[in-house]
Amino acid sequence: MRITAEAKSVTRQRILQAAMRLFQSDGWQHTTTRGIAVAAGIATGTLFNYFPTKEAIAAALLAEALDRAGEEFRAGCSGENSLEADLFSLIWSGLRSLREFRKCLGPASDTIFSPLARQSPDSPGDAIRVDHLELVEAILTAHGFPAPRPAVTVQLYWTLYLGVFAYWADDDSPGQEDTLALLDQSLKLFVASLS
Amino acid sequence: MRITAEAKSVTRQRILQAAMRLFQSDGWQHTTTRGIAVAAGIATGTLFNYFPTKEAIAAALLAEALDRAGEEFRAGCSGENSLEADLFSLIWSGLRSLREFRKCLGPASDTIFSPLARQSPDSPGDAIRVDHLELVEAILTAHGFPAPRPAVTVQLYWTLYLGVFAYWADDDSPGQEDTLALLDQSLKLFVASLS
DNA sequence: CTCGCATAATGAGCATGCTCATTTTTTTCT
DNA sequence: AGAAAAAAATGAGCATGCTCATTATGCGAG
Repeated sequence: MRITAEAKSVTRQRILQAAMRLFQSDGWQHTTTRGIAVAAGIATGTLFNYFPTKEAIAAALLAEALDRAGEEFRAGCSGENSLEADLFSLIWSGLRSLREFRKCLGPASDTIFSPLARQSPDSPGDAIRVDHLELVEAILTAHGFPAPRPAVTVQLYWTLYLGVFAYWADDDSPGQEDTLALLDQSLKLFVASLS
Repeated sequence: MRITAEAKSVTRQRILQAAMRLFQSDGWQHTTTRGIAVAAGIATGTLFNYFPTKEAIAAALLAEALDRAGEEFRAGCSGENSLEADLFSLIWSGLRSLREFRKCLGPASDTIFSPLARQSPDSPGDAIRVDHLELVEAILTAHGFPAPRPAVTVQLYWTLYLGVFAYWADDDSPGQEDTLALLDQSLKLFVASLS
């Protein structure tokens, strides 16, 4: 049982690595599930024993990177910054952790994140949203805005976050400075709306 | 040539009507392009002489409805309301005009609207975005916020609009009152951000 | 009326995401 | 170790969005 479990996790990683390589070289649309399977050295059907959909593969890659960024944020969060600064730091480090996917996963992100309001827990990006919102909840609480929070507040935050994310994915300004401006303004608005 | 042109537009309308019926009865995912073609009395291939993609069919339906709502708004816009009220009225009448599609085109809207930031003019929902933003530009100008406007402002508006739209598509509260609350708050924020 | 041409319709066929009955491998039990 | 059971891998095959070479249609010119 242990060997098998290890082997499974190894295969999973091989799939993710192969997918990452192909997404980056061929783009989201041009990468086929058959191609990923071949590159990972498994059969087409086997791929779907590990991930239910093509989107789920991309979502797993994004989730992994965002997870690392989240840990990094938790570690470096000294509790001395303003609410706005904390949110800024969280989001920006998330985007930085995704920079290698910026160009190739734009279209995928639509499908992954897009059910903007939907809570269906079977959507591939659901875990990403939930994890991120949990972090945000914690930050808000730490800055003196205790739960429970109006649903509209959370909704507004997520909308603004997606807007920034989507803009960033296509932002060709040097250093993505346009995204920075949008993020800045979005957070100002959001924080202002809390009062 | 004239008979042909008329026939083409008739066929186009038959396609749209058939698609609307099927989307509403079977939902977006369960409606196939073959099904639409059969219901419209044409061959599969012919369908794609009229619309380049399945999404484009849905987009045409949405655009038609939103267009009607836009005309209605222009007609009833007396110029005596606040900026916030005007925007509210525009958006809400748009949503009302789409109520028959609310349940079935939620998933489609993801794909149609979703390239949030992308300006590629080949996206099916591009015309919808451009038309809507033109109307908004006019309203803003009429209320003393003359163009040119910072890009970030337009971006922010569209993000908030999409957030409201997406929330509405899944809002089961009576009379969609939750959407009303979100719209209200979103517009307050946006208008505040103009100063 | 007929011919030729432009335009539109057609449906077989392709690409690809995904399924599932079958086969292969691994684990467990005696 | 060998048999039975459980788990995993497999790839042929399906569904469906979309393409494209071929066929049909309608129109103006001779």
